[in-house]
Amino acid sequence: MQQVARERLLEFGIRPSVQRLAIMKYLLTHRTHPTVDEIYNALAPEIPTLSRTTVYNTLHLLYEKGAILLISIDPSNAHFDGYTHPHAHFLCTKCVKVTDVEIDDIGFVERNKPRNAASIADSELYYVGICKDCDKQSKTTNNK
Amino acid sequence: MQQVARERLLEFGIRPSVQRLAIMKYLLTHRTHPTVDEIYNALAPEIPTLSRTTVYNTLHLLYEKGAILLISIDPSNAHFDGYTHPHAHFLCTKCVKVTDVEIDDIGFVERNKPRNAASIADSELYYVGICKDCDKQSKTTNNK
DNA sequence: AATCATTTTTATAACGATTACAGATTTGTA
DNA sequence: TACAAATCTGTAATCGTTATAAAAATGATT
Repeated sequence: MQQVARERLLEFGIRPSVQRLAIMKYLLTHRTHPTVDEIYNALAPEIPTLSRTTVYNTLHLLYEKGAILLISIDPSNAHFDGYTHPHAHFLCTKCVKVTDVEIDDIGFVERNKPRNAASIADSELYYVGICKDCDKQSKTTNNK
Repeated sequence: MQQVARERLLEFGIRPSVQRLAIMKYLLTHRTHPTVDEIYNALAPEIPTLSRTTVYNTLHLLYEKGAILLISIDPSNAHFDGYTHPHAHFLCTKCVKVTDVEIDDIGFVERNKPRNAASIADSELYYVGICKDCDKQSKTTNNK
């Protein structure tokens, strides 16, 4: 997986430093759409000198180069995704988790591109609601 | 239009105060997907006592009740939309303007709802890129 | 109309995610 | 080894948003 991460970086013209490799690898092995803090907290133990700023800078760089996705679904935290194949996302506002939504005909998004666009850098389809797990819990525990 | 704004508020169970009416009316008459500050600056002259906090509170209330849309397309500013019929959005990263994108088969979004969702409160399809106007300008002026 | 409870608005302070910055460190090259 | 460029780091600053508590407005009751 280390090798896959390295290749991904090189593929998008990004020089593979220790920090960049670790962040890219983390995104490839965790399909949880982590936030900056989640990534920082996960990697800090293995890279003790790691700075939060580096995580910000690196994620920004990876996104700019097209190596990862930035998901703006959650107004209070940016989420990131190393799985770049076209798909949609779902945010549960109870557990604040982002999950993947497979789309049968993702070409739909391509076909509906805005007419006044000269170029499209990114597109995103997302849903916001309550997931079944949270819904079930709220019913069994009689919470409001 | 004042009357339309009033009816929209009542329709969603919101008591029509002066401030709420003005904000609702502004969103109905300006299809520009304004930010909090744009709305505040536009209404402050006619409502001198208006507080920015009231704009935040009101927009939050209107969104919670379903009377308006919240667009998370721009990570640095929340945008709002009084046009609640299903449609998509396009953010030009040069001029930082959000425009509407008409979708021929918006039922697509409904059909692809996440399987693990108990309920969906909101969904959004958006595009990010460069609009034709900005693209043209950057070419004629030889800017990079 | 006066009183009182409730709702709404306001101003200020606090919060927190992100960015700016400048110095330190690492890397690549000669 | 020496040097320039790239990268990383820690701190401070920024800025959109939220929390809070007091002030004002509203509505109901007498």
